[in-house]
Amino acid sequence: MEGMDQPLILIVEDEKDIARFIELELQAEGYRTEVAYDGITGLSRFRETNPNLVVMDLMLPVMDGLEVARRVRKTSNVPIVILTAKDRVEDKVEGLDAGADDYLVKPFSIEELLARIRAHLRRVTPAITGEIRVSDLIINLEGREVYRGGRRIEFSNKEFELLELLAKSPGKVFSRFEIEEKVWPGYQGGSNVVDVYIGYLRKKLEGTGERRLIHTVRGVGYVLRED
Amino acid sequence: MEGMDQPLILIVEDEKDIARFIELELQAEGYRTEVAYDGITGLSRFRETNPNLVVMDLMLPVMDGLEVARRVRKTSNVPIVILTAKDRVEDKVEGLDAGADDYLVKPFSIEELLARIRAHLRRVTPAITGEIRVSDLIINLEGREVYRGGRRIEFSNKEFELLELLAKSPGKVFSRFEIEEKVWPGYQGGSNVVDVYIGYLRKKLEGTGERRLIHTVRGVGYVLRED
DNA sequence: CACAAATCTGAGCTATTTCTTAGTATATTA
DNA sequence: TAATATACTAAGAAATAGCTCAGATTTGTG
Repeated sequence: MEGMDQPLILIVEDEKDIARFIELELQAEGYRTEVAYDGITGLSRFRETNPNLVVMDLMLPVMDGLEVARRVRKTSNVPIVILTAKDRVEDKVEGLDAGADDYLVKPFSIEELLARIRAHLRRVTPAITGEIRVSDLIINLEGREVYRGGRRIEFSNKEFELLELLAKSPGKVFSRFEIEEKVWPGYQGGSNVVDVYIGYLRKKLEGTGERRLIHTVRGVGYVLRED
Repeated sequence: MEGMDQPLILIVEDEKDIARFIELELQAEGYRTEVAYDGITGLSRFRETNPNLVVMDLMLPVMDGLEVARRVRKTSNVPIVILTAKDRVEDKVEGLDAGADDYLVKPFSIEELLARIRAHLRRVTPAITGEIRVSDLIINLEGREVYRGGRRIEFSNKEFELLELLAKSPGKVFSRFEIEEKVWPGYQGGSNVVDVYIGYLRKKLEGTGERRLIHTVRGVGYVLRED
């Protein structure tokens, strides 16, 4: 399973100087990169590495960029940015209709390329709907996914419900009683389930040395806050 | 719910001649259109009509185009294409980072605009292509054909309906109840049909050692996501 | 009708989750 | 500092959810 950390970008470009230049710029932005100097190799690299985005020249040795774009599109909807010297409108239309998402004419500004790449990647990364964010914690309610600092964390159902409760009101101190009522409805009491589950959450959320997220308020209860 | 028929495109442009020109061209392509001549009205129209794509000028009366883009982005990830006379690289970067997906400089070619709109819509509305793509899974809704990584897979009727439901909202976790309601309407419950059919789908989709597509969310239900 | 495919049921098995208990650690305060 | 209250952790028992299989039933087709 790739790319929970930084997005991987495949560069397919036969002019080595340009390829190297783009690669260094992308790496400076924190992306991981993969380079190919002809169409066939580009297609193989694509299949091997399953990148998050492709930057590609049109005029490539061995296999034409348009053909590569079409073949990639057969099995994937990865964003494809075409980068070329061909500046006629018909070329642009042809490139876009072949499955490309963007078309930049050389000489291009690297800043613009980077901005366009950001825009495309923004679209691909997880849905922005129904998300809770507190500090570096991201909770996707629809998908029941939790990330902390890019690291994906799995939670059981009860764990997730408890975390959701705390995260929906960050900064609010919840008493054990309040938590029992909401997460364990109909609960008779008599044990320290809440404490135990807070422990489970902490182990998963802060287990790898991250800053504390769930704080104990002695004599009262617990809060989730970035602090 | 929008767009059962043709995609709706919102045009926000204060130069009425240009607005009219774009509108006619888009209509000629079969799109439905909606026009606003200033930023505030654009934002209201957006909220009222929930379009599939927005074409917007940057320099608008009452509210700046960038501001409109940012506000739209707060609640939606509709594609936004910016159309403007500002051609400096910094302007492009600013526009894209404000949430726009594309940036065309006036005077632009209408053919290019149309091609770019096609490219963006292809990504957003399966209705227009009748195709759903998730990871290397391709579902042709009209032909009821499914491919995974180029391999054609046959599904029975019920299997296909279940897959279609999951694939139309990739990343969303469906509860068994939700699935029963939609795929087995009028079902009385009492058995584990859903589990069994998920099993059938998995066998066909992942039977040859491919990466998992349908994930179990214990205590909740199932999700389709590339992961 | 006969046959095949598709649909659905229920039970057994397994792994995970949930919850309790009891002992340990930490904080508070007399 | 000692005594006490409060919070944390580990370990295991019980409950539950999910998977798979075999077979029963229904539907469709020549």
